[in-house]
Amino acid sequence: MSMMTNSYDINEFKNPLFTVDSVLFTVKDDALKVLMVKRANEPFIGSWGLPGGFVDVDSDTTTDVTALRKLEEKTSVAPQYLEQLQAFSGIDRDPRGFSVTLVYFALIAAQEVSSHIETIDDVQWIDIDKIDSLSIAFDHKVIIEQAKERLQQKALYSMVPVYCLPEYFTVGQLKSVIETIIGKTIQRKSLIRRIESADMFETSDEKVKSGGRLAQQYKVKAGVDIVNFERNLST
Amino acid sequence: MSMMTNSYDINEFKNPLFTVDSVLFTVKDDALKVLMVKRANEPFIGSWGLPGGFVDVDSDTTTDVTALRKLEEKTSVAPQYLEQLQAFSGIDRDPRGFSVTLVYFALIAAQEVSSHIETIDDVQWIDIDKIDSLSIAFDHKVIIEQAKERLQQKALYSMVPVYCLPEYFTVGQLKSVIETIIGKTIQRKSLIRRIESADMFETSDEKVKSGGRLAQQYKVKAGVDIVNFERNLST
DNA sequence: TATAAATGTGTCACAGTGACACTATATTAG
DNA sequence: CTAATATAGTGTCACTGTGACACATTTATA
Repeated sequence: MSMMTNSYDINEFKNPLFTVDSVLFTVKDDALKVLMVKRANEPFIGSWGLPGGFVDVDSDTTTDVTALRKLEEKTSVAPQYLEQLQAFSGIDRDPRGFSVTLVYFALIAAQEVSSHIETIDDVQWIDIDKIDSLSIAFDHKVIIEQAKERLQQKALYSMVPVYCLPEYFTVGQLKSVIETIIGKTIQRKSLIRRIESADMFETSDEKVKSGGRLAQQYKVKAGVDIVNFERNLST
Repeated sequence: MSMMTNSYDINEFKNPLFTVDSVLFTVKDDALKVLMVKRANEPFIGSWGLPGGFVDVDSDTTTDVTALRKLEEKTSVAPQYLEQLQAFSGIDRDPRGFSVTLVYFALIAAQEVSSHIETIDDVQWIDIDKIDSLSIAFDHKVIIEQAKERLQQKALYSMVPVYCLPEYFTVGQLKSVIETIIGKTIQRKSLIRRIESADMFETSDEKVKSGGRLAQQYKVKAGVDIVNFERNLST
């Protein structure tokens, strides 16, 4: 605490420990899954934790880049959707002292990563309903729960769930993904109305087999943003 | 990068500069205002900046506490509403290097602080429409814009604007505050319907003068949370 | 006493969703 | 070939919450 100078001393304050973590969701086998990594280091060695780590201040231009870099290390691809969730902080959440983790919330189609993941045994899709029965590092259990709630909310008023699907998808697939996320059934008709009014999708010329009548395929138009609706779905 | 040990070295990575800032809004004189502080230190000495600063890792239990502590230093009271907005980060936003600021979004009734603020000339309520014409530190101009958008969104589907009002308020006051925030007029009838269905307010026995018929007073029930509606107001 | 100003109510129109019957088109079993 | 089944897609009415706006109520003021 020097009183000798008015200029800033970068070491005047102890900086908290700062990390970036991501909750990467996908829907696979009719279940909502989270990408988890088996920790190879202390603390919580051997427990499952969220993919993440420290900012590389020499090469990361923003924390978004950090999140993407860490996710790509584990999945080899970039997620289709990424947004900040929230920062979690506290004096007790990390045994090393006051820490802050900036958590991102991401979505990807299971197909995009499955082949890569299956070759590595310390990275796994974990069913969200099985989190409680596992040993989870830090406060990541709470973080995942919050991320899940945010995803469920967003699924009610936006089209984010499409980012859990491959480029081309059908109404039936989207309906199924949404229902898995929110844990309730929705009206196919309501979904179709939204798809049409959102104006963020284009139809494919080819239709695809689905066990019954051929299904129309849709894809997200290039360069469009997620559309938010003014009402929530209910049921 | 020691390969000698598997244990964690806290100095292995350069930690980014980490601060906590708040965008404290109020509605005063029919305008949306933000609390700004004239900077006494480098960088950006003399410019207006958001109230905030470094975490005190020895006494702050979470970053929420940091935000509240810094706000109380400037206003002498706690805001009526506080939530995390978002973290802003980058290699260029602070001349000292890679930095992260965790930004909070807060609301308070102007009456709660005005007397205290008027005695200090380096802390001021600044009209949100006048931000552009001032010299603002860091990327705080962008941050304020984002906070404003979040506030406007929330005003459409929740009752957060009540936190810009004193304990007892009338429908007319709430209507006026909401209209100032979103920049549009709303239907009094729609607002009353929401007040009644939200079940988060109780009526006062006394009514109050308002230039016409006496107005019913409401206050937020103790211990209730903000209610979110399933539709946005439009108009 | 009339007028203005704000509060508060009644009610119809409108839009988006829920519900659900109905049609369309594919596969599969016999 | 036909019927049964499965999924895709449409038509339409009911329901709910908001928008619009006329109307009634209560106060201050000229």
